[in-house]
Amino acid sequence: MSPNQDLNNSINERAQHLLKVLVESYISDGQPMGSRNLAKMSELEVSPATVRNVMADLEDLGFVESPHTSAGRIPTTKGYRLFVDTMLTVQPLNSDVVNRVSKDLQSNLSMNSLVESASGLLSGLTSMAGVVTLPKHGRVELRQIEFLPLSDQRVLAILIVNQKEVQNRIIHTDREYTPSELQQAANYLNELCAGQDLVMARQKILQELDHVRENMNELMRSAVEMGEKIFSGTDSEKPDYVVVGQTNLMEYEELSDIYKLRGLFDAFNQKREFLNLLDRCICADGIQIFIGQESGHKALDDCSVVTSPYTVDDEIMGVLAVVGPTRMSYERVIPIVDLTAKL
Amino acid sequence: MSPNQDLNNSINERAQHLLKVLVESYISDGQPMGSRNLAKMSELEVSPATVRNVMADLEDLGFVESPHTSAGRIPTTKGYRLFVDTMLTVQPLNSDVVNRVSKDLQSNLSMNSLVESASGLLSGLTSMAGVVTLPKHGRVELRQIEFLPLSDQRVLAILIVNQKEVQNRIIHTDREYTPSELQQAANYLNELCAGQDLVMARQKILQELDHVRENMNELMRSAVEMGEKIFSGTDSEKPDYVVVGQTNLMEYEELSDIYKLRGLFDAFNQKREFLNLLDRCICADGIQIFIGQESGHKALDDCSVVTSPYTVDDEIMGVLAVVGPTRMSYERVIPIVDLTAKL
DNA sequence: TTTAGCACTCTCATGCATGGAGTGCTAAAC
DNA sequence: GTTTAGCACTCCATGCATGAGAGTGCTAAA
Repeated sequence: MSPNQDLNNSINERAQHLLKVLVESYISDGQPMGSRNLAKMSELEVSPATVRNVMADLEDLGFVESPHTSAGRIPTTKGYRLFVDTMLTVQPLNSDVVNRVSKDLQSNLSMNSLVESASGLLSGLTSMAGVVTLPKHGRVELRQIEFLPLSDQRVLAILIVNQKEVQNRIIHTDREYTPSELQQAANYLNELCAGQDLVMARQKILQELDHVRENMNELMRSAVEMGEKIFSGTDSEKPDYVVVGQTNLMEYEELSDIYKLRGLFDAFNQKREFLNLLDRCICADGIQIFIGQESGHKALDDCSVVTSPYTVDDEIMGVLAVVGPTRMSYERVIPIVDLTAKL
Repeated sequence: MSPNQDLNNSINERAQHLLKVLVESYISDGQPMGSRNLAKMSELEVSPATVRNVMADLEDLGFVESPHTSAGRIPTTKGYRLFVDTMLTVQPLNSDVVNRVSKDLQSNLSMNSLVESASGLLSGLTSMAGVVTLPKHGRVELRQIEFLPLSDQRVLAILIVNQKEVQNRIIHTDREYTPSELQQAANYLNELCAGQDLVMARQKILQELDHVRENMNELMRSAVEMGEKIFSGTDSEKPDYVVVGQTNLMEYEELSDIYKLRGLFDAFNQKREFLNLLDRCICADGIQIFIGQESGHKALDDCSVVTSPYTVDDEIMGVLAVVGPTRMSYERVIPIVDLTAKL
């Protein structure tokens, strides 16, 4: 019983090794691999016939399949999964790459350009598509609010949120205000709302509007009204993620079907499905990998997605991802995603 | 001599009519057209043989060509050009469309979303790619500059330029400044630079920095230094245009070659070439049409581009364009571009 | 000037034969 | 019991010939 424990459903060491060689070969050239070649490449001293037997077993277990009767084997989703989970030998990163990444990322000041260049890096280094979600504004804390008078009864409102970020809104008022009036209004609103979430702040303002409609002085009323105007447009704009290098995906034969490609690109543009997927990864601890249909989205059936959340100041801010064909070089992609996420 | 004036290099009415029918047919189904069909469709009472003679003439003149010996004729660039210039019967727009466009465009407040939805409209209505350039900041006039203190020796600089627009920059300073210090610095810079072009303002500041290094008080020096920091990053960010509906282009057979498509998409992404083309249109008066190679850019060889500048408050702000295959339905696209530009 | 007729050309789809690559199975060897 | 060699079989890609279809160009007649 001891030597054939592999007959049940686990697979023995030799079979694993063969699967590993098969996957690696298929990743590098995209061709199904026959028993003869595999026997040679594996550096096990076995004959092609033996390999055939092993492959037949692996096929029964669902790790490999053949595109047609006499065309070697290719890994299935399940095969990739096993490969990724148990026999991946992650390549250490070239130090040039590390330097380049850290240099590129450190030179960015604003959040937006940081996300942009991270996405560009992922795409550039992997020759696939790089995706980075913008920081989630789940909890947008208002720190400060300022007004600047413009001409024509317009006032520029400046919101400083979450320590760093700045948002501008231009609002139209019913009359011109002097700088000092605006200063007072700002003080009032700051007192009312500072340190709160934007949504909360808005509610508070609406309350206030109801509450003191009659018995407040005119200036305060103006202030509250302005506040209302400012916050009403709050959650309309959601630029959610940045994709760079979509066109790289056109290079891969398995995606060169124009319809698949179109589906994929449309998915990127519409964002909904894809965002859904990425959202699910934000709570995951480290790198996550979706192979083929595992993602559950049709457009991604022939793709794999490698994702990792990233943090700023120890707080999870968003997710970055690389999208490529299922036969991407996982051992190369994974450390790249990992590194970029850490910086 | 009178009846055969067409023998030289002009073409007579019948030939024009045949060309028109040919182009229209080719636009609608993309198939080369043979003499037999053309004779029937033209509703001229002539035989296929006669049509053949005419086509031979047109081919000599370079208006049509055949893909191969026995495969009907298709229009050349020159043929499209003649068609567009002299025999286009522009379709009046369905009033539903007009309503939709004006409604969609009027509901936008910010410039950015306006551009976005215009681009979306173009793409949606034509089933091709819609492109709209963002307003040119050729002359960026600084109106006002304000500082807000943040924590950690950081200061938020707010530039108000060109009446409406607001730009933020965060700068790091060598020490903390009090609000009133910042106020003074702002006043000083405003006095120095207000009303000037950003580039000019920067030069002025550099001058000032040299000029009064020793004999100015510490606050002024700080102010000038901050100014320098602000303006040094001035022209780095250029979001130049918005493309919507790239993926629509995948539907057209003549572009379905993956390499052409890739070239096209890359051209959109890199923006350089394409922006070049659009820039040339901004001074043109009305609609301009580039057919095939006329654009002078390789990626666009199999495409036509219909462009029109648009104005806001009687000032030319940018260009909008539709990009599609050369056999696009010009009579439909042209009025759509025209209308959108006018609104 | 226009037309009919005919020979010719080119493409495209189809069928057919061939060789290569690879498998599954069986029986023999270890 | 495991591994191996051998063999028949399947599938695919390729090359080649073939015929149909579409369309042209040319010539001679109307």
